[in-house]
Amino acid sequence: MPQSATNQGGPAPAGTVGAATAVAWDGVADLLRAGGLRWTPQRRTLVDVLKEHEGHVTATELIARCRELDRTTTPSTVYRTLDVLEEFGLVAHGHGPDGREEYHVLPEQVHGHLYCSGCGATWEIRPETGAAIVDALAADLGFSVDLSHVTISGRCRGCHDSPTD
Amino acid sequence: MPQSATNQGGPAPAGTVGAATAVAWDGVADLLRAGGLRWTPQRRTLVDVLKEHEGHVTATELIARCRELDRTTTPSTVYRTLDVLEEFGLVAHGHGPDGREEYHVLPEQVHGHLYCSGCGATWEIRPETGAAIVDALAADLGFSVDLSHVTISGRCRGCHDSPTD
DNA sequence: TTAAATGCAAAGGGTTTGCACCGGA
DNA sequence: TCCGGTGCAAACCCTTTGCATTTAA
Repeated sequence: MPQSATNQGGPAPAGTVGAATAVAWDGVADLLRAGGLRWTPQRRTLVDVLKEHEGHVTATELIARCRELDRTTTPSTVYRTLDVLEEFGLVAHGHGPDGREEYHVLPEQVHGHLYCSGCGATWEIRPETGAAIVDALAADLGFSVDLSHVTISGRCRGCHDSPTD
Repeated sequence: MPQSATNQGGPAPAGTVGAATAVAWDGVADLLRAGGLRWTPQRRTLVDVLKEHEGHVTATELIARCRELDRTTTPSTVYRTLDVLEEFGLVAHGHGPDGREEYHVLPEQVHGHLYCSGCGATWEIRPETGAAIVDALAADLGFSVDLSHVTISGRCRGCHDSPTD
């Protein structure tokens, strides 16, 4: 678990993860190796599959696709590799409408905004959260959300208890 | 399974479900009976628990809480009762950040809108979908979304393939 | 009385983990 | 050589289902 490439707490990942996104999939092998990890045939297969799914996919779909390319693919390896890729910011996982694990490939830095009607402040919607919104609406009416145009109003944590409406 | 109180296909449930929401929990017993269903001690226990959670809860939490009030509570009964309540629009289920079943108590009829930048049409965001958005943002920054003020732009299913942007 | 509801227990599906062996670097 | 990865299988968690029994209406 290379903590160097992990970003959990902060609002918006930028430097490290951004660089990884820049080299996209072409540099995955080197990226992993740079972190002391290894580039294996199984991981290559998964990345090949991920290349095909620029949007979002369920773990089950990924496993099935991998099996088409390599019949010896096992679920555990896929899940473990996805964990690794997630630590490098190459995928992000959430949950679809049916509750299954859903992975977002190469999460874009495009994000929506939150506007607090209490204090007027704005926040960025984190990629994973934005993806959840996109998914919810895609499942609803097959609607393709333009995340960059999304601004949702409401009340931030701080203003939540003070109804200065 | 009383189809009379179920609304699945249409855009926005109104009459039937709205009436149910109006009487809130006070009329659940009669509401069920009116549908040919029965009011049992187990259902009463669950409703008592639901009264405490005006927001959203996981099925597991509900089961645990029910057990505190009635040690003989069994998961299957809770799940089945939740299904029934959902048919009456008293709860709506989705999935939380961890992928577990999450139930939204007394889902409001307040809803957001979708705007298609392709054809200019608008749609209502269904309650369950809106709930998913609310949850996602609550999990993100503890942000309380004002669904009635939400309008998300993007492309509807029909305009999805014709990039007239 | 009668059909709905319960409780139990077992099945089910997706995800995770332990452990011995394999194989990149 | 060495430590990370893999594969297998069993474990897990939550949720669903079948069936005999109970019970609300």
